[in-house]
Amino acid sequence: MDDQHSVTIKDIAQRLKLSPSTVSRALRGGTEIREETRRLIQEVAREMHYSPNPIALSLKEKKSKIIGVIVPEIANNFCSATIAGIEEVAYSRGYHVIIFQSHELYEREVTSIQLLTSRRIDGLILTISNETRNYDHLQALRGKGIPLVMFDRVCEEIKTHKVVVNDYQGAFDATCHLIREGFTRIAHVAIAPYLSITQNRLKGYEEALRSHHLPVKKNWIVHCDFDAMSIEKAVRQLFEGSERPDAIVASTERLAIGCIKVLREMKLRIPMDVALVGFSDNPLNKFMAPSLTAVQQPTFDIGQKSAELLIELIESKTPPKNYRTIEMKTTLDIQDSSRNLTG
Amino acid sequence: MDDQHSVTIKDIAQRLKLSPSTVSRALRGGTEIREETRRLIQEVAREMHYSPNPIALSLKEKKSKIIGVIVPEIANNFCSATIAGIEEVAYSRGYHVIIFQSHELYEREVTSIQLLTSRRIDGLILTISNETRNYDHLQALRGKGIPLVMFDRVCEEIKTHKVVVNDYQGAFDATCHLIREGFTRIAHVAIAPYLSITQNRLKGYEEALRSHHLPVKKNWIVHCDFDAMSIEKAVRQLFEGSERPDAIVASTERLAIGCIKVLREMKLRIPMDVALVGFSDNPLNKFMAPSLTAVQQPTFDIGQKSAELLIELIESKTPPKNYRTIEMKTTLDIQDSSRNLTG
DNA sequence: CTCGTTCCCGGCATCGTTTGCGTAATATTT
DNA sequence: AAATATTACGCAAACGATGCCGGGAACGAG
Repeated sequence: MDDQHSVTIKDIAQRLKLSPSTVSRALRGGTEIREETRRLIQEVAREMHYSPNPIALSLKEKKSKIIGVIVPEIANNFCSATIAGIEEVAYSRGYHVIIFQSHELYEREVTSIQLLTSRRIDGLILTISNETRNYDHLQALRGKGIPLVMFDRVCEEIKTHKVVVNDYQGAFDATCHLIREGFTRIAHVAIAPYLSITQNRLKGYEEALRSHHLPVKKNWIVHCDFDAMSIEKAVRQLFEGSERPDAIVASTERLAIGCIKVLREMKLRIPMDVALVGFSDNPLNKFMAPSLTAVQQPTFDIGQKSAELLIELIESKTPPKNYRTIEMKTTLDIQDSSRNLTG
Repeated sequence: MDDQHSVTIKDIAQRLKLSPSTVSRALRGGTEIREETRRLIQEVAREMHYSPNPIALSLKEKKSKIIGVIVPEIANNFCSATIAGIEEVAYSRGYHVIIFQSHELYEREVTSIQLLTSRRIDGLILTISNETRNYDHLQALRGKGIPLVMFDRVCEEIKTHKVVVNDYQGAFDATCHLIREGFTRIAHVAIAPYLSITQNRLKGYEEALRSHHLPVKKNWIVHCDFDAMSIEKAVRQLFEGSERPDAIVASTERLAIGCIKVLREMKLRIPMDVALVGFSDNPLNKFMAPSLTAVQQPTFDIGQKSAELLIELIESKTPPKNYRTIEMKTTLDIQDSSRNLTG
């Protein structure tokens, strides 16, 4: 119905019988302009509901003012909370955010990055997929000079700013807590072994055992993917041996939920038969049956910090001397799933 | 470090000593070109890793290939699942998605729309905030000819495609279920009274009572915002009268969770003292204490359908004869929170 | 040999905005 | 009053890509 034609700088110029350049200067705060003319132009601009065309700006400035974010799944509490943090900072600094989901697939991660770069985004924030072992696509990004910030699942090979939590300490604390509660046969269910967070959490778990003179048993450490089948297989495997664990440290929220599901099916009660600690910030944790003890991460802050670092990279003229890795603190939220009720 | 200079059509032209127009024709499949030249150009383009600049395209075509989405909170299961559906369809059709959060604030909704339109998005998908009672900002959007699709919380006043669920039936089914379980004093906790979903769910609740010859008591119907204070006040209010409800139908997931929280504080057991049914698709429902009976909505499908409708609007030359309202089916997932254990 | 046709390709304008440069008009200096 | 300095604006190019138009070359027909 309507013209669909938004008012441009030329429309203003024409109406005032001025040149587009003059209008531009009046609006952009340039100096070579009479104060009277400027006010006139500004007034007319407001009256005509002028708003600058960001696409034209992008073309000229070679800046899209858009940052990309790649996460495994948006419908995941950790991811969406992080994104909320990213968005807050981004919007306050005039950036918009385009989100991609890798669905934990390496292929999707690669194609997402291709799409994102072809979109001429100014920078990228990502946490790699569960499958990702090759970082050529990220290296290519760095090669093209596109600012990058990694969070959560990061990797040594890529030199850039990173935002992580103290995964080691989180797992260490969780395991120590279980030990203090009196559990001694503590298993660990983790995701892909080559991921940074997996390794760090595993180290924390192992170190906690060692520091309490408990043995680290290889068959009490299992890795799995995120599908139900894989989790079920991994958990059942833990209880196949002669010596069954009496507690589990689950490396992520979805794994913790998966454990609950499988343990229920196996008619094992939590925490009476098996205690459980997860990594999770879900506000529903305390309403679960049993309420879930979890290592909590400052998700919103992680997102905020990531966005701040990225925008800093984008807007600095020169590449930074050295890249930083921000490590945030986790807290252990103790609920019922890890209590020793027999004591 | 690098040039940051992505290869353009001119670079190819220069290297081949051809004109940009020829290169463009070769790449865009125009006809006025020799097949030999085309292959040569395509080969060189591939070799030089050429990818068209979408910003330049946008400027010329007046299409950004970006659609905006406004939801109350991304860190909300319903919203993020819907967004997942939107993204799937959008990306498969070559669109990118920019997300805004209204945080249930009318002001934020208005400014988000301003930002979005100044971004020259091709269309918008939104569900209004809990506060929104004035639709001028949406009307303005329609006035500008920007395609719009509403979902979940829609409104009569705006003529456009809409995607909703059968809120009436969902609430009706939920209430009937409670009645069948033997509950007779059923209360309803809802969000803002002027929202479409509130009204429809309320009607379903009331009609279920009436059809079973149960009285509709006004003081068993409470409305509240999403903050903890407001929910607590509303729920406590229900139990102040002489006749206390024995069941609650909560109009949204967050309200259901809020009810659980307050009921716990009040030392009321679910479902023994008060039964509860919510509207929720959270996969954690069945792991909660008690597991939560809920009206489930096909969130992913809602997102998909919304995106399909929007893209249809965007890509059709002429405005449609009539706008459609797609109504999807809800299903009642019966868990423990609504079971009558005394029977 | 000339004219017309067809085939390929280049020139130019365009999208909306910014910016360096040129310049006319005004202001300042001597 | 003349020379210079300053002001305030217009012109044109550029960002990357597209598409209309026009033109040169090759060719066939008369």
